[in-house]
Amino acid sequence: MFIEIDLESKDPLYAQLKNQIVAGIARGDLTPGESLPSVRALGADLGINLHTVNKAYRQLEQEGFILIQRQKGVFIHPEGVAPADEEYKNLLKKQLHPLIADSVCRSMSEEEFVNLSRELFREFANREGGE
Amino acid sequence: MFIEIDLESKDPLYAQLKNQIVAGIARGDLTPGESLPSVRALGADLGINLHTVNKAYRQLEQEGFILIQRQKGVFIHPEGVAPADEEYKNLLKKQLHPLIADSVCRSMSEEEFVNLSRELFREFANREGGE
DNA sequence: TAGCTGTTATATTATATATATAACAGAAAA
DNA sequence: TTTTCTGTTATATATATAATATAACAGCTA
Repeated sequence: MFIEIDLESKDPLYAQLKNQIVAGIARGDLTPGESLPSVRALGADLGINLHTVNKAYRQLEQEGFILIQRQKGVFIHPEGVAPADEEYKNLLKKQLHPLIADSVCRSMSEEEFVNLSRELFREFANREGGE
Repeated sequence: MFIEIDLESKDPLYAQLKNQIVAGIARGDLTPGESLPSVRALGADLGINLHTVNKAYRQLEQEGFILIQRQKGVFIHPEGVAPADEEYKNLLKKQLHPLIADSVCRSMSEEEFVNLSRELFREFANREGGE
């Protein structure tokens, strides 16, 4: 597993886990149908509690990234993640708004912000189409 | 005051307050040197505790947006907010990273994300140059 | 002097985060 | 069939954050 957790971070452990799995999917390191470690195995691997892993998994399922099957295991969603709808775009705007307000206050130009975003997109440039 | 707080939001009250003040500065509604209400006045106005307002003010001061003077009051930073340095840009990247990973998983194109960002920038398009 | 300022202190309540154990039901493999 | 593994549920505890409630203090200003 490529997942690393920072115990000193102010970000909750379960949130870090979620972000790294989403990033893994976006990067193409985790492909549709691929199985994820059990809550116990991943907890032991990362040195954290199984309930913390479970919390991340349950939220990821509810957001459409993974599929949990009661006595079988956990899998990257075989159908792929559903494409962004209006509801998601509104949520994204709500999350971007304070970041952009802050950047504007700090005299960052629209182009500078856009270039920084494009740079981050490059990390996920390989595989992954969505369909 | 143009500030509105949502008591039902999952975002902490002090964070909502911070965001709205930063947005006010970015929009140009709050200009350098302008005075903000006292912690008691704003607390009473919004129906929240003065300590919640104080927490927002203290963090805004530490981040360079405002200036607090012990027996005088609170003011939008007269010198303007310091322009983004490398440290800030790294923080911004760290905050954008999970949003972009999520968007990629949802098959959102770089252009679509960029257009959405540009749209948000337009809200702050009027005044505001930096210093 | 009276009223305002941010500040400090103390206490309480509620919620979020994380861990620790234990047990359960059902699928899968020995 | 028994064992092992799966997610799940329950309970308890510890810590941190968020928010409120009072009260008091020091210093500026009217």
